[in-house]
Amino acid sequence: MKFSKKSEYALRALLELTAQYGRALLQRHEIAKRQHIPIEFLEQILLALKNAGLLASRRGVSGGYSLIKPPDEITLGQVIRILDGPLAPIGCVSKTAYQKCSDCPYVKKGSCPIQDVMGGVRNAIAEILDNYTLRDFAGQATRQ
Amino acid sequence: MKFSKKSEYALRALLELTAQYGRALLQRHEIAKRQHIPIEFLEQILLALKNAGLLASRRGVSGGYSLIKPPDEITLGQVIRILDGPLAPIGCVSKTAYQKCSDCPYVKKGSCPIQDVMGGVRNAIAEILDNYTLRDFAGQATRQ
DNA sequence: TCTATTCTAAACTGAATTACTCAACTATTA
DNA sequence: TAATAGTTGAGTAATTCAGTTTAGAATAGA
Ligand code: FES
Ligand code: FES
Repeated sequence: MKFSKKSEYALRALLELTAQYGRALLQRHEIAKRQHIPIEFLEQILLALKNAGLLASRRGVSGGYSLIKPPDEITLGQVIRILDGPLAPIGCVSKTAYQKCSDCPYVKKGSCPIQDVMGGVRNAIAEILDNYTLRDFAGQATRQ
Repeated sequence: MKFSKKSEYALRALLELTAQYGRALLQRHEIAKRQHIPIEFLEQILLALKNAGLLASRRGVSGGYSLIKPPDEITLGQVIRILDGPLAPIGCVSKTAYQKCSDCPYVKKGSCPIQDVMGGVRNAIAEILDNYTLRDFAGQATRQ
């Protein structure tokens, strides 16, 4: 039940990009240095965030990355789903990537105790992460 | 952010053992058959639960497993921690297996936004799973 | 006691995932 | 056109996952 390093690094990188929002581009090496993230690894994370539509980038001499949307329109839930997949602790309770249980004997009876409990767990997690934006998140770190 | 098959099978096996609580021993092949769990895999799960003090067993001709404690004294949180380790989504917010973050730049400043949010997530999960007992759990399945 | 039954313990395996690293490439700008 | 910076894809060592195999030890009943 852990989030991957990818998710953690993504959140830390986005903390820097949020602080920089509206200003100049931020380069990967700068993020890597400030957050102690291995630069090549950070790169694939930034790429994933870019491909998911959260970041823009520019190459060449004063290139770098920037947030493409305002920080209060990006939730931690979105970010974590990009890097780690669904938040649900079991496939049959995922709302974004539902998968029915093939071997669960309760699945046929219409009600499964595991599904019930885990549904509650998934909602509790999503409730927090889908309502927490990068602005809330960075607000704690970069309060002026 | 998924629970392993081990945890899922453990919960399903315990559902059977809870229904059987106070009666005769239940054999692994019976559990395996009723819950569609590969028997050899189930075995290591039952062993782990036994070593963790949740089950008793007897070998030989009418041997089998049984719950060693009443179902309302075993929580889903306990079970999942045995098979999957801590519930916390990141080491630095685990109460049962805390590990400090070595590379987080906020760890020195006394307050880390990731730790704050993830602490909330871990509490939300634990709040559900540590207050949900096998009796509650099985009650949904074996209501007479 | 012999034997079938059932749990115990540990090692083993193939596939997948994690956390990175490397190398070659393309775009930008001074 | 040289230096800078992002892009893409492949590679890799270590670990985890989901299970299988094998050999053994306890128990009950004949
Ligand atoms: S239906 Fe998914 S665990 Fe029962
Ligand atoms: S202290 Fe653990 S993530 Fe910052």
